[in-house]
Parts: sequence; C-alpha cells; structure tokens
Amino acid sequence: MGILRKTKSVKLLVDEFEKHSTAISVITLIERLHLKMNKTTIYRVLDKLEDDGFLHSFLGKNGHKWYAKCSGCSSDVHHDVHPHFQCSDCGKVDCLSTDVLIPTIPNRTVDVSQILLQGTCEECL
Amino acid sequence: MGILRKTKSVKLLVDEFEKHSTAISVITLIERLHLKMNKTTIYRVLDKLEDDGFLHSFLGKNGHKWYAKCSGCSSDVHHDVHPHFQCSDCGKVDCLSTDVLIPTIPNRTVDVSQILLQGTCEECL
DNA sequence: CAATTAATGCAACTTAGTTGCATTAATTAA
DNA sequence: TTAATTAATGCAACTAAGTTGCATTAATTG
Repeated sequence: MGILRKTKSVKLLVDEFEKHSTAISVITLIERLHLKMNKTTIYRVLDKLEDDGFLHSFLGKNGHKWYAKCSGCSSDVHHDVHPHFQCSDCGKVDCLSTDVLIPTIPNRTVDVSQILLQGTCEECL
Repeated sequence: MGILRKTKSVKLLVDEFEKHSTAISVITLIERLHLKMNKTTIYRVLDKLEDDGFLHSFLGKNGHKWYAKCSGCSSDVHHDVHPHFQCSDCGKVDCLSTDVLIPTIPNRTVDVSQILLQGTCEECL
C-alpha cells in the first residue's frame, strides 16, 4: 500500500528527489532531514513512494540503500532494470539509460538484474 | 597482507569452499562454524583469503557479503567481474561464467562492475 | 626448544534498518 | 465548520552485520 495522505513528510521527501536528479542514499536523506522528520518516517515514506512507483531503490557499493526517481515506472509496471553508476571519487550515483544486455542463462530464469558500475564520473575525470 | 600461517581456522574456512562449489554468505559461515571459531576470526580470515586471490567477494540481494572461490584469479590480477546468480527460491548463489558485456558509458570510465541476477535456479524450476 | 609475532577470542562497540505503541494530524462525513 | 476516523508520525528500544582494541594463544623460525 502506497501513499494515502499528502503529509509534510511526504512533501519534504518528494522535494528532495524533484530538486536533485541523482540518486540519494537513505543515509544522506537522514542527514539532511533528521531535524525535520524522524528516520523511521523516512524509511516508511520511501517504502511507500516506491510502492507507488514514484521511486525505485537499489543497493550502493557498501550494500546501503539508495533511491532514485523513476522515469517511466508505474506501481503496476516496476521493472527498473537499468544499471546504476557510482563514482568511486565523489560517491555520486546516477541511473544510466544505457541498456545492458543480459544473456539468457542456461537452465535458469532471470527476473531481476542488479547492475552497479563503478568508476569515475564526468566531473571527477 | 594475506595469509601467513596455516592455522586451524584457515583450514576450516578453506575446506568449506573446497567442498561446496557455490558461493557462501558470511552469515552462513558464521552459523556453520561459530562453535569452532569466533566470528571476528571468520571475517578476518575471509578478508585475507580474498587478498590472496583465493576467494572473491560480492554483495547478495540484501547487501550482505558473500564469498566464492576464485577461478583464474591471483592476488595480482583480481578482476572478478563475472556476474552472480541468486535463486529467489532457495537463496543459493552461483558464479556465472557467462560474460555480460558492459557498454562504454559516455563521459565516464568504468573500473568495476557488480552484476547480480535473480531468478529461479535449475533445481527450483 | 625457546623466542618471535601472527592469529585468535572476547567483549564492547558502531550503525543501518526494524518494531510496537502511544500520540498527532490529514481526511471524510455530518 | 466541526467531530470522528484512522493514516501517519515520533520515540525508544531493539536486531543484526560488521568492526575495534587488547590480552592471550599458537604457528613458525633459528
């Protein structure tokens, strides 16, 4: 079940993703917003925004959770299998529109693919 | 710095990877071996075995650490960029020999790629 | 076999993420 | 507009993966 009420917390979090185009880690969101809302609320609202298809989540290089605004995702069709790119230098993460072709694996079905590329971003080069 | 001494702990851990061909999560190793060795030792020995190029590590679907025996890795050349497959049903993880082609990303350099495919394995199909 | 020091065990700690419950506030119907 | 309903929040306590410091143990070397 997603967002039902447009609360102050929901607006604050949605704002963060509207004004930044990059992905944001939960840790960063807690740092930024902990004076305005409780971390439990942050976790819960993010979860619901993902249910709604407004955000998608993935794990960064340390296994910590990141969220980014979905483009072309609804709550029904939620197949965000695009790769993510994390800069080893500045830590910034972007969604890549570049498609990575997943070959068919013998004797297995593949439903989800998680691809995290690490390297150096444009600004850090 | 890798392994210097062939201790009981090192042998126990190496044994686990010799007798299983699949990847093993640290959590599982602690469950299996906690009566025979301390979890701190498990973390430390795994770390050293990775330094030595005997094991490589990656993150499973929950962001927890997994290790698997390297094939064709040395302590010098440690570019294990092969994808891993985790069965959503039984949780088992395998290294895939199938290559996934990483396209060149405009304005970025890619050093490391982490690819985790999830689906159903042969036994669970 | 003694000396050296790498490796281990243990306890305490750090931190991301979760849970239960009492309170607050967004929404809805009157 | 107001009262009733209940979703959303805050808070404190908790869970669990992984780390750190330090005293002790045991593998190796001469």
